[in-house]
Amino acid sequence: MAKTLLLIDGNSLAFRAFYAMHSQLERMKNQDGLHTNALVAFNNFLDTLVDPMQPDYCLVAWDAGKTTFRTEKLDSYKGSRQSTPPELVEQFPYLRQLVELHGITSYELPGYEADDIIGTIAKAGAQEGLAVTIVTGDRDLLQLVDENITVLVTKKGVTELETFDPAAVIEKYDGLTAAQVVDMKALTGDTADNYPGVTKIGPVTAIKLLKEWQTLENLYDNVESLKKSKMKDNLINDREQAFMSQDLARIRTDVALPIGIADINYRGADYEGIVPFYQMLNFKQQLAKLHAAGYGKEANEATQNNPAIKMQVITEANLAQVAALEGEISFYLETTSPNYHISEMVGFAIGNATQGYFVARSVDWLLTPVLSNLLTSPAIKKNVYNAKAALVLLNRLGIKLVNVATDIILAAYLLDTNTNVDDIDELAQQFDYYDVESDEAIYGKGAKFAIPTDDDILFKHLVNKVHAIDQLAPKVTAKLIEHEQLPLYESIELPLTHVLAAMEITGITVDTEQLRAQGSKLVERLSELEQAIYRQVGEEFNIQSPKQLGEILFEKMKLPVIKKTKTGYSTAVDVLEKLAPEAPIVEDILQYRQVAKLQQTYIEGLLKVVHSTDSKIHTRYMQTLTQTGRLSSVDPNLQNIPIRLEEGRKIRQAFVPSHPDWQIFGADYSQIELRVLAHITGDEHLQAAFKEDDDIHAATARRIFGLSKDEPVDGNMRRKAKAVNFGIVYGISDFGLSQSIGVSRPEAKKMIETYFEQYPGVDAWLKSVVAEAKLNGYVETLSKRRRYLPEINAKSFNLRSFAERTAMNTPIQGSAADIIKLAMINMQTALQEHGLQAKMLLQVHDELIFEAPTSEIATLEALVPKIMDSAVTLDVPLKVESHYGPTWFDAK
DNA sequence: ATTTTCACG
DNA sequence: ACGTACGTGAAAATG
Repeated sequence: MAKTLLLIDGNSLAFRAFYAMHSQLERMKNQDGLHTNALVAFNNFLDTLVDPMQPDYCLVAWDAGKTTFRTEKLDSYKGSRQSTPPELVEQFPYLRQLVELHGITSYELPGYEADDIIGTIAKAGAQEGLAVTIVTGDRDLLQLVDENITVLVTKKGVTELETFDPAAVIEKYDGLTAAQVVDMKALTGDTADNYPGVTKIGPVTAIKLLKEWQTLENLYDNVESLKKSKMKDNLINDREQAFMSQDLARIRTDVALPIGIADINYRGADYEGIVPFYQMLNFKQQLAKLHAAGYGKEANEATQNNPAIKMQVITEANLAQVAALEGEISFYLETTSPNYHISEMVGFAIGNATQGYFVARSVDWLLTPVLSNLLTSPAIKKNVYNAKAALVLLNRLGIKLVNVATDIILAAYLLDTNTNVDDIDELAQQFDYYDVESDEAIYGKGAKFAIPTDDDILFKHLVNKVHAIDQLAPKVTAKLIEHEQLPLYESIELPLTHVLAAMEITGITVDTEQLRAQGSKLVERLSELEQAIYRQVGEEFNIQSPKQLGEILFEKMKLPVIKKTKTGYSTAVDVLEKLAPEAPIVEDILQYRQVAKLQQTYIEGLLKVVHSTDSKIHTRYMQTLTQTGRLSSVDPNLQNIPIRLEEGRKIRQAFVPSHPDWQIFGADYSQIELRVLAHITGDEHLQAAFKEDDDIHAATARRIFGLSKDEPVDGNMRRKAKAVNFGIVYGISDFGLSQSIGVSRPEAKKMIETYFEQYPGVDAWLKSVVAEAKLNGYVETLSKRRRYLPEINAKSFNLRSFAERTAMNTPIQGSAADIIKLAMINMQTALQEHGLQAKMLLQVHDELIFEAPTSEIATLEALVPKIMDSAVTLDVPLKVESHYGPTWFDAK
């Protein structure tokens, strides 16, 4: 194996690091007021990318100062750059220390930029046979790529990188080699570095010219032979500028450096030495990580064996003390896996800081009257981590958990939907609490997972967890109040947890015979299709491998390449549909894909998760996951059971009531997102359409195509208008719309403009919500559900645009989620109050699925829509439709 | 572990 | 000029 050399563009990454965490700028300071955002992100980069790489040699190159040989050639070089923000400048000296502590040499040279240092060492290293990797945020360095030098360019933040080898450069620049990148810059110039290039030549023209003439020199040698054009004149006039730009763009690879490869050994991170540095910077999370790994123990020993935590192992002798717990307690029940319907329970801890904690391995203790009374008592508040898990687990033991006060994960999710943690330790760290070790540290992971046999280790861990819950509960509650989110928590999310737990526990019955019968038909069909495909191709291959399929279609059969993925040819449906007229085999492949999906995901997949004890599927609804406030469903996902195509829809025939002579009953909101849009935008025309119960897509079509009220709307117009309505909800772009309805981009643009003229309230609201996001850094739903959009002010067009679309979509999708959640809570209450046997089983974003005795159907047909459409009062009516039948398939 | 594809709202 | 529709989960292939 060749030795490895890693070269890092310090300034460029420092800038990226600074802006990656720019939204946190004022929050991230140490005790002395030093900003630490770039330091945190840079440290993250070193930890996650450099340390694991373990290069043999490594260097971080920095720019030495403003004046370089380039500024001597062109006064204005980089002249248009705005000056470095002082909040970043103050971090530079510490960035260098950080680099040194990670065992990496820093280097700079007056008169040269970091690029030139990197270029010189890279070439020298490659010469010596090293495998060279360069990391930068600057695409200019791509000119250095060759078979020995790979360049990684930051894509998002500083930890998501895009890899460029020679082939990737050619791909990126549409056929240009890395060596031609300089000449391209010579022709196009660079606005960021402020050098000119040739007038009116952009990347497209530059690439075309260089493909024809290879080099700038060759192009100019032959410039007279070009046919007469404005471009030819520009080339001739700007000849001098072009060569000057080429000179500026070219990274030097021959700088006389006083250091060499031998001076830049990678020494590896000095974890002991880094502890005081992290302490100075107030890097609590990093310190916690180091501590878990065993570094800097002395400093933190006291917190781990916290003498203030009173704990006892439960025995008959101290049950009386357990019984004396009162007021507010915390409870944690540990499992071996996240699927609480089937996981093993390994122990629990209960108590509070003042009265102490009680811990045990055997959950049989929970069945003793003392403990079950505690859990069931309405007089005692319980704080937990993941209330739904606790509800379901205790239900398995026959215990009803009553009076849950604070669920710290649920609250943390409402405070910031980006809180996607699955352990208490990670959650605790987000609230600056570091006295819980990670589950991985205690239990191991993968094949090494094991519950410690040593009571001392397990019990301490469980007590640390329950104490963390106890400590965090008041903190998260205070934050909820600060965000004005207490009503959201208390009146929606926490009651919903109980409803969801009940739905999951009830489960939905599956007719496994029906599934199996469908499965054998599909298997038969699959083998027919497989044979037909092999016959046509003349060889056998794995149809399910996009790689092999791509080779067959685009290399062997030479079909036109419509779209590429980053790893090869795309063989997605939209591509195959375009190819279908060219080769009959494509239709077979599409069929094969469809049938294989049904068989693998829906027949086999579902059969795997049917509980043998009750022939039911018990999904888990993820309540703290989505960025918008929707639920998601896992193990299995019951929110994506096929419906759009008839073949797939049949899967629903296997979902049946749990008793004979019962029915499956479903009710769904009609156009809930567009109704929410009409409400929050206050748009007069959109509201009028809903108040009159118009066909909303037809109404939109009339407006954007300028038809009168009575003129008929043809199907095509309605289809287009429907796409526009979707687009509005998604955060519209002309490109997206043009793709979805197959019109030209200008045409799509015109449609959007007309839409906004016709619905000015929508236009104004979309603008205002983006402005609000830019100002506050977050958007809110009707129920004050909050989503932070840290990239809303990003410099990258892509990231910023994405955040802008999200700002428009989230209040709409999220408010619709708020509404159905309220409806579910009210529904559960109504079913009880009416003494119905009917059970709510599933939620699929805008619909609810029930099972009920046939005798209750008439009641449900009145009750369910009533509850759903009155969950909230909007400026437009909500509309609900219901259906029922002997299976889910028939409830249509 | 990541990528691609495809199922749903 | 940039390169895109919003939100999910699961299966299989592949690195």
